[in-house]
Amino acid sequence: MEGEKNNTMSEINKLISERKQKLEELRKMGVDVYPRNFATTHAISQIREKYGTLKAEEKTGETVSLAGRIMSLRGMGKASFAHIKDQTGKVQIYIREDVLGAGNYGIFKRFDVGDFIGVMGKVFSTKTGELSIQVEKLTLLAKSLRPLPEKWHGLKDIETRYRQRYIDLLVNEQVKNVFSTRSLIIQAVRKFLDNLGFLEVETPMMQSIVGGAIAKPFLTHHQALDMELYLRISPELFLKRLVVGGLEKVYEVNKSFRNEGVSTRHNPEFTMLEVYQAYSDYKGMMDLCQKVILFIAKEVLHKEELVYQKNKINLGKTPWQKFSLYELLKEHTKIDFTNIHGLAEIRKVADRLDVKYKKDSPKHKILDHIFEAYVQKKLIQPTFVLDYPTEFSPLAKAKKDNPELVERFELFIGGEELANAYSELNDPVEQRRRMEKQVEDRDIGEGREAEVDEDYLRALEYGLPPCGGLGVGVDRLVMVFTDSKSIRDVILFPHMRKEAE
RNA sequence: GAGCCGGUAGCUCAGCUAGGUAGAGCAGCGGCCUUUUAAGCCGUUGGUCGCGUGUUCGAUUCACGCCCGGCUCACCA
Repeated sequence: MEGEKNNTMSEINKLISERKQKLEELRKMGVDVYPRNFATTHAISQIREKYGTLKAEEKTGETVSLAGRIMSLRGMGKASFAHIKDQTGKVQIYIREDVLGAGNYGIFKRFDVGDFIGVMGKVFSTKTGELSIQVEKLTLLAKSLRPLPEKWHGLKDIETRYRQRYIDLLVNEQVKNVFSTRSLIIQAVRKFLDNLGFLEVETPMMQSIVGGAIAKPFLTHHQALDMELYLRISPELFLKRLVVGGLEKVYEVNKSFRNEGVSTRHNPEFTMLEVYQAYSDYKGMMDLCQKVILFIAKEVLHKEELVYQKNKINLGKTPWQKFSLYELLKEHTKIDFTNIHGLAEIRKVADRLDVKYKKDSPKHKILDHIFEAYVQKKLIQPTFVLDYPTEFSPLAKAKKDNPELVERFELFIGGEELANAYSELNDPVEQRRRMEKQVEDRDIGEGREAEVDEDYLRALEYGLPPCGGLGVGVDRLVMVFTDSKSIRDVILFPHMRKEAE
């Protein structure tokens, strides 16, 4: 029964069954089709560095061994060329029957594009000047059963690229660059903060109370404890608890999860950097924010200019420009919002500006919609936006001279919101008042009610020193640094619905 | 969640306007070929045309529903 089933499966696709047949033939010829290991002397890039200057038809006496995946095959009877690829690059190999012997050449004839092989041979340059390996010994390292996408057009189908990222990485060279850049950016962040004495920490992703942002959470369940938990929407409240505990400079780079719609700039799980520094404030965070991004530019791009979606962005012109929210709104809508107070009034303005809002949207939300529609996309050069309304920022400290505004900024680059920071509210009485108010009209979905985080308030009662906090959307930062239009292009395995059977 | 666009061979794409049992290139397979590189030349296999229902003598093509994806919008960062 099992055998029959497998047999039908293998006949689904002729190309796969042909490869399986070659695999069986190789086994019969005594070849281990999935051997244990292979010792190499060089990565392909090292061969290129060492011998890149060979002249056409020049031969070296040096024998090298390397391993990689066959990416192309060109057979010409008793000789063949192929390209093999490892993580560092590609190199051509040249295989001759008279060197290998008829038996081994017969084994090679059963290799396919996609197979992993080990190669031992001498480095030389062909008459067209291509660096190549004259193969003396070939070892199959793993047989591939599925055909790779075609060499010329490659893999274009977006759905397949995201679902089968392993193939995308293999055949679309730029994709690997995006993700190595992502890795370099995160490394640079750590290097920068570690050097300043920040401590990297990890706080719970499974939380029993939702806090630190206003998004809807994912709900999950702990079986043994029979307890409901949320996946965190932000690490903020835990990081500030650590500052209460005397960890004066902490940061975390990790995932948060928000149960909202997906789009080119939203993935349900995304990576945030959050930084907290005792005795600092939003101005200190502004300085830190600018410095860390410039450090990334230096480490990753080795320059201070970049291009994002055809816009030239100059990070080097410091300090980055600062505008108040109301200044920018006035400039782009010709309306002075400092004089607009009531909900009815701001609705009228939104209607006039043709900005849509929901019936139950509060005033600050409508203001934000207007900002997004009229201002945000124009903030191409690095711009700090200041002076957000207090009702919009429940965890931020109010300005000394104006309790309606908070000490907060958001950073925009290339029209994307990249960072958000404020002077942390550390007055436990005021924080309780704001949290209680927020909890009232908050919908967290799944029929659950929002709760005040009593332990967080207790921590504040013990005393949180003056503190600056900064959050950076790492995925969006990577988008800007790699000129990627969609967040899915900077996340290895972006969220997808389940594939149809 | 709404609107628009898309899903045809392993990959990249035609065909659908005007219904008549599906085509190319590459890959594969067989043959020739010992410096090719989108190798070449000759021959050739390969498709539940995303899934389902309806209309029709007949549906890849028309209609409706569903699934998956993209873009825009909404929610959000």
